Amino acid sequence: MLNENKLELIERIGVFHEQRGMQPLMGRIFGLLLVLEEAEATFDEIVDYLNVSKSAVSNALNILQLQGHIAYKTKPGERKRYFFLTMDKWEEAMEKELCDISQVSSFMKDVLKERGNEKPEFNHHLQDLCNFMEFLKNKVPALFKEFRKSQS
Amino acid sequence: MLNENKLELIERIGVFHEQRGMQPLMGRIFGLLLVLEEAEATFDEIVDYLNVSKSAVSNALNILQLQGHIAYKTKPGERKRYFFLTMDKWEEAMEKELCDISQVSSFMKDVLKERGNEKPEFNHHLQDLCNFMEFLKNKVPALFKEFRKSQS
DNA sequence: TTTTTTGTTCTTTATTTGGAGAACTAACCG
DNA sequence: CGGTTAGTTCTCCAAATAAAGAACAAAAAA
Repeated sequence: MLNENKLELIERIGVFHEQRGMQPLMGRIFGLLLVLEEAEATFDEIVDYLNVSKSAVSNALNILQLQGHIAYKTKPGERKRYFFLTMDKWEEAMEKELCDISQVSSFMKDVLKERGNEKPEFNHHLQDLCNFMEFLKNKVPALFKEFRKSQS
Repeated sequence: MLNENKLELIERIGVFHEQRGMQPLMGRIFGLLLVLEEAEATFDEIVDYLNVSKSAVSNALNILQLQGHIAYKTKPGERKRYFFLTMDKWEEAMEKELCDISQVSSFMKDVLKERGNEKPEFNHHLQDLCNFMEFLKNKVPALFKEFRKSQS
C-alpha cells in the first residue's frame, strides 16, 4: 500500500489533469506512475493500487499510450507489461504544449479574414494576438536552447 | 442571420474551447463575439443567433464574466447589456496561460520530495522539467518585452 | 490438455453535464 | 396601476461519461 502523502499527491495530480480534459482514471494513473518509487507498474498493480476495474485500467492505459504519455516494457521470460511515463520525452511534450497555445492563431486568422473593418481597434487586438502567437512559436526552439545552456 | 462561413467558424471556435474544458455554449459565445462585425451582442441577440435558451445564456455569460473572458457595457438610456470579449487584455490572458503551464512544477516539487533515490534518472528528468518551468515563468516578461520591440 | 496469467471487449449502470422551459424578479414605461 | 424589458433562478430531462462486471481470447504453464 501507498502512504497517505502519496495517495493525496495522486489525487491532486489526478484532479489537475482532469481539469485539463483527461478522464479521471487517466490522471490517477499518471499520478501513480510519478509517485511510485519504481516509476513503473504492471496492469494488475495499477488495478490494486487504485482499486479500480480491469476494464477501466485497460481503457485508460490504451488512451495514455495513444497520446504518448506512457509506454511499456517487458522483462525477459515475463508476459507482464511494465508501464511507465515517457518522462525522457518531456521536452517534446512541453514543446508541443507551447505550440498548442499558438494554434489559436490558426482560426484567429480565419476570423480576421471574415471580419470587415467596422471595429478597427478590435481587429488590431486580434492581429496583435496572432502576431504574438507566431512570435512565440518561432521562439520556442531558442528558448529550449537557452535553457539547456543555463543548465550546463 | 449569420452567413455560412461565420456559423462554421463559431462552431470551430466552440469545439476548440470545449476541448480545453469550456462548456459548449461558452465556447460558442466566445466564437460569436469574435465573428460579429460589431464585436458585441446583447443577451437576446445571443439567444437568437445561437438558438439556445435564456437560462443557458445567463449561465454561460456569468461564468465567462467570472473568468474574465468577457465584460459588458451599457448605453445611455438603455437597460440592455452589450457583452464583448475583453480582447484589450489579451496580453494578461496569454501571460496567465503561459504561467499556468508552469504550475505543474508546484506538485512536481512535491513529487520529488516524496520520492527516494531508487530511480535517479527518472528523478533527474523530473528535476529538469521543474527547472524548465521555472525558467519559462521567469522568461515570460522578457518575452513580451521582446515581442513589443519587434512590433514597433 | 486443462489451467492460469494477462489482458481486452461488451453490456450495463451510476453520475455528471448541459441545457430546456417555466416561474420569478426588478426596473422601467405608459 | 398593469404591462414590458432584461435578465435570473429553479426544476426537470436527455445525453454523455466513466467505470463496473462478466464474458471472452491468446499465450504460457502445469
